[in-house]
Amino acid sequence: MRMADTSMAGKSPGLRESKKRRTRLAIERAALDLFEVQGFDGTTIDEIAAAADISPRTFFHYFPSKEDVLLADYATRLHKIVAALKTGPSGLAPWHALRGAFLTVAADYESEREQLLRRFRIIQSTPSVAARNLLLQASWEDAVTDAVSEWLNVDSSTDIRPRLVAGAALSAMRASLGYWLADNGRSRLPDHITYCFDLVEDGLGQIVRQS
Amino acid sequence: MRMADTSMAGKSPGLRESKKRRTRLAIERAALDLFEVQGFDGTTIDEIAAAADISPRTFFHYFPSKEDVLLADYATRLHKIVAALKTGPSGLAPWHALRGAFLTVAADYESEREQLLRRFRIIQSTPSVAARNLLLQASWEDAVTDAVSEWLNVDSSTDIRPRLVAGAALSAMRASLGYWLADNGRSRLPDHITYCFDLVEDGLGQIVRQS
DNA sequence: TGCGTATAGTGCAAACTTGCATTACACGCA
DNA sequence: TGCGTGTAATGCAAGTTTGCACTATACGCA
Repeated sequence: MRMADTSMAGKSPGLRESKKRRTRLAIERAALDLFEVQGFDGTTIDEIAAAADISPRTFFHYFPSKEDVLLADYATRLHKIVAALKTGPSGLAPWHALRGAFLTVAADYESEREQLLRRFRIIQSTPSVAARNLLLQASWEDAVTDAVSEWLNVDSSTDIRPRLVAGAALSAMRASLGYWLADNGRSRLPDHITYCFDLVEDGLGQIVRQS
Repeated sequence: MRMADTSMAGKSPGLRESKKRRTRLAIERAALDLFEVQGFDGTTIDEIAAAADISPRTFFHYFPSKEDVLLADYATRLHKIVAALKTGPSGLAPWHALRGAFLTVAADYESEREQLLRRFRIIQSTPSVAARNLLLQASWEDAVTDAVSEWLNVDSSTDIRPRLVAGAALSAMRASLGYWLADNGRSRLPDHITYCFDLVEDGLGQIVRQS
């Protein structure tokens, strides 16, 4: 039977796909709500499952862990960075291309500031979530390392530099994000990013040399 | 009430203390052996506890998790870095002091190369251990950030630079370590450290500017 | 030597996580 | 419309991790 094709986002919905999508959103919504009320550790999988109307076992078909409910959407931004790197104007110096890619992501962050701040507060205050977050960032570093190696046309397994560049870029991103979060988003994230990237490009300025 | 510390550091064992030390070593030895034979995930707490002659519950009085058996001793090196930073000749530029501190740790690494290589192989190939490792490194970064702030006489909550410096230093350390591990320790770790630190000091050299 | 206390060790239960087996169901096709 | 197939959902069990309560014991002191 031809289901009412609600002609959503330009693709074939498919009952199965739309159900999955709805279930995923239900889990995310239920979990976030419970986290804010009861805290992350005070919320059990069973409660989330009940609120999302699924079995506890099914939860793990959608998210590898309780932590990932907070980080999954955040993780998809990696693709944006890598995409921004691949499609970026190749006339740029690698470091400036990286800065551009991270500024793109930063713009996203600012546009969803409230959403992200709420999540980040939980992430930062819960060690297990912080750990998972770091694991994600490590995969970011791997991806950026690959992109930089490709750009420089070197092999990252025999040349240490691509990973160092990626690590420095990620450090700049982390430091900027931490600073931005510390003042609850009163400052502008892109400004921090630009500042940090330029500082690294300048060999960390006089900071490094001052005694 | 303080215990009667008889002059020598670690001399007067005390039955209780020596028992604890012996138990801890027994756990570590048993776990490492089992990991090498059966793999990390293939080894259960029950097996480790049986081999170390303790109850499974007691295991967690010595190590917060199975992962930490591999990382605990590795974690104490943080103190060496911070100590090297505090006691380092204050005439040096901060960045060179950092390089010196990391070179000290690198020397330790090389002197126990075989031991560490075996552990690192497990760490790198087991995601849960890698995650715990990253969490440890984050605490390293915090400690280094504090040390640098103190050095520069700035407040790391209002000045973004100490964290950026710490992040860059840790990135240099990570990249060097990864490279050193990749060739099974054929190269010299301190050389990589020096190279990376100098490269950062030079604003990542032409890598950053090349297109 | 014997006693009170602090701490190590243990058992138990709840929650998280995952592999395996089974069931329910959406999809494509005749 | 009905059927076979593949995927989602579920139940179950083992293992990890942690808080709580209880026991055993090493320690310091009289």
